Amino acid sequence: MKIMIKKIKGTNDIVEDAYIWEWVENKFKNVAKRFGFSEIRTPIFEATELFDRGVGKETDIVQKEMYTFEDKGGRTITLRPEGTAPVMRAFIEHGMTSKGLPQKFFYVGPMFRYERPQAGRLRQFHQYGIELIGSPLPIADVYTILVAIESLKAVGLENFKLKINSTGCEKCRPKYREALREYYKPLLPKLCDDCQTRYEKNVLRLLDCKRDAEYAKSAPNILDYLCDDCKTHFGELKRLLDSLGIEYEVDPSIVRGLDYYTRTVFEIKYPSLGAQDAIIGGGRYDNLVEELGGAPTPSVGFAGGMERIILALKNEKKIPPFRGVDLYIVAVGDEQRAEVLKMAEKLSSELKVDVDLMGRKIKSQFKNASKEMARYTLIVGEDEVKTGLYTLKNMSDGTQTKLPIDEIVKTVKS
RNA sequence: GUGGCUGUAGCUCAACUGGCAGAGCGUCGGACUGUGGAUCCGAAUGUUGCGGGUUCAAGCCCCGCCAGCCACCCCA
Repeated sequence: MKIMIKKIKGTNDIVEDAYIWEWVENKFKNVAKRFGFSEIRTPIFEATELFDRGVGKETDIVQKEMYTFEDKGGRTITLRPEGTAPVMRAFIEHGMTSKGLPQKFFYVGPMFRYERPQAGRLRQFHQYGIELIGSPLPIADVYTILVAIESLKAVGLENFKLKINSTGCEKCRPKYREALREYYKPLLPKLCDDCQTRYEKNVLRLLDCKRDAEYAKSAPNILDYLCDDCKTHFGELKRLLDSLGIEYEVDPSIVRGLDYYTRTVFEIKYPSLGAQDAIIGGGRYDNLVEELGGAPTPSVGFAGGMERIILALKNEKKIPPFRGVDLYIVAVGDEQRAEVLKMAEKLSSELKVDVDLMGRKIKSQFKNASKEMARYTLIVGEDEVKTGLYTLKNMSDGTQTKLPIDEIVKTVKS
């Protein structure tokens, strides 16, 4: 026996669930299209520099989670760890500003992060998301949040919670950072090791440490430090959400781990998933395009985790049952095999069909049809070939009728 | 990257204080030679995750590795 080759840690083969993925993806794509977004497909690898600059050198993603390698031409390549930076790179590269703003894109595809896998967290995982490029207005934030929520509703998900926050802009954030530093300074000796380094590297993250959550409660609130423009923006965002009847909770502790966020950040959580309970994350990134070498282009977007959403759907038992082929064509004897093939060729233009390819006897063909969840079987025997009247059997109630070939499609489709 | 738990047939799991690797489900076939999802009968399938060690003897004990789960970290 040859040595077994197994899948790479943190990757998954999607087999029985493939139809669920197809179903979920189609729902999402349709929602995005209904809100005027069009698809963009970017490469799954990019120049490493894109993520260094886009996502931020100080982030965990860039510091320890990227799949980076050198290709044969000596270029430094990274498998994309997230979808926004590549979309913005494409936006700039194709001079899309000249096509008029805003530009609205959606995407679905694999992302890669080198992390310790666990339920709801993989090294190759899949995200769908949208980017609304070019509008600085709160209405764009709300539109984005609306699409996020509609996408979850479209697959029937219910028990999720929207949390929003504002992280301010380059004007107000430094003041807030300073205030946080001051607040935490005397507490520093009591903080956990991670928080010691966070204090130096990124004070904002002290807020979502679970061990030192106590201190975070009475820490200064970002919302008290927002500049007038950010305050107005956040107020308008809330007002619009209210007018749409979208429920939310303002949670000053959500500080997204990507450096490019400005002002609005939001998260949709599905609490019963356990530690990995964020199913959608997003926000505004007003400086990213500029950071990547384009003209200032304020934008907003979100990304949702396919694996996590499917876990949530399984939890709510909201997944439609598997549908097999419409018609399984049964050969009564080996003499009818050729006829069955001909029927399959003809009927497959209108219906999903299947036939036995294992030389099974009639009884086993029925068993097989049943196992594959075929809705109907079509029996092709000596009589049928002679008379041109085929026996159509409804597999859910067992009833049979004799029909000429052109009636079969009609009956099965009805 | 850190800590804890786990790994036996395709799946779920048995196998005493080390002593011949088993069951159910599923698969395939038959009972029923033109009819499935019920029942009964039969059959096939394992280097016990991988590699080493201790022992007369290891699925079980020890070490290393790999993988999965859980928590941390972080995030979708």
